[in-house]
Amino acid sequence: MDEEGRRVFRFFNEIGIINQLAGAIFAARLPGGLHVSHFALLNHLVRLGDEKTPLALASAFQVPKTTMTHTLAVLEKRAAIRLAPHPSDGRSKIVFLTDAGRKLHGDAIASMADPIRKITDDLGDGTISDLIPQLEKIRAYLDQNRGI
Amino acid sequence: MDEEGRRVFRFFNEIGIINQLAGAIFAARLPGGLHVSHFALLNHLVRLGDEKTPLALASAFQVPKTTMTHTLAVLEKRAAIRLAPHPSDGRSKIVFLTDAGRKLHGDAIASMADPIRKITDDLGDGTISDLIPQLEKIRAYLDQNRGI
DNA sequence: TGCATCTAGTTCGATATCGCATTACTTAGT
DNA sequence: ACTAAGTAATGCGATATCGAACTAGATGCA
Repeated sequence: MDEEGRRVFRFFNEIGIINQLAGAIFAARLPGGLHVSHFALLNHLVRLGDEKTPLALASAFQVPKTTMTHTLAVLEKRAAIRLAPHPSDGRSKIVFLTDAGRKLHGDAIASMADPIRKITDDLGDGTISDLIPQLEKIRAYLDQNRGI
Repeated sequence: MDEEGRRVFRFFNEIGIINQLAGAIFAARLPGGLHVSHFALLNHLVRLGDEKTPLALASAFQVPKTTMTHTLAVLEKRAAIRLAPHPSDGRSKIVFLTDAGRKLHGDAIASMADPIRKITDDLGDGTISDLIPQLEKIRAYLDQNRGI
């Protein structure tokens, strides 16, 4: 691996550590024993719309179908989502957000406001948000090159 | 949450997605059923030196002691590390890398060379590595503010 | 020294993740 | 229409993660 290769490797290493540290911060504040993966799914449904199939969600999160089955089962048990039969494909289902699910998502967002504010205050505006465009580019590239 | 807060939140979201996508790419290539967490530990020991205590490693990775106990047990079973009693503290242990462990790490690194090269080629030098300094700064901040 | 307190690591039980195989349904080809 | 191949979801078993409780050894203080 050449010099630039080692830097790229280092980049993913930093990404992993930041993800771990940030995950620990947020996980500790999520309401009602909500797991990060559960929140991530709620967030996806709120931001990008519900009425998705389980397989589409598994693909979006790059997790096996079985993992998504499990996550959906947990959120359904908490009444945060509702699973309805797919109207035109008897094998499939459609995931709907419930009002309780939207509220749970709102509560989770609110619970993160404090640490987010502190991070913003400490690091200064822009330190973090200036990086978003490049990260989006990298994320989009990786997303479009999954079999890599 | 204000505008900058939402951007910071978005940043961590992008970090999480990139981590997930990159993790999937690397996990698929790790030799001998090696798990990402196992590789991460080997990488830490190779890069920053072995002869650490389990607790120090758990702290470095921000994982519970129990998780580290498990990870170390797996790597010890594979003879990638060796656990010796701590010379001055009877409660503790010292983790040593074995030759097999160093080789396993080398094999893992080699297995990632191809995707790393493709990513570098496709995105162009600097697209990724230019971000490292800022990410280091953010990582260091989060590392020093764990109880946040 | 003696004892209360603290600390490193493990055990145990619960949940999350994931690969493999199965079931139910759809689609394609004849 | 019938059958083969493909696809969506699930059941099951194995491993990873993690919190609570426990054990053994270290430390602080009278």
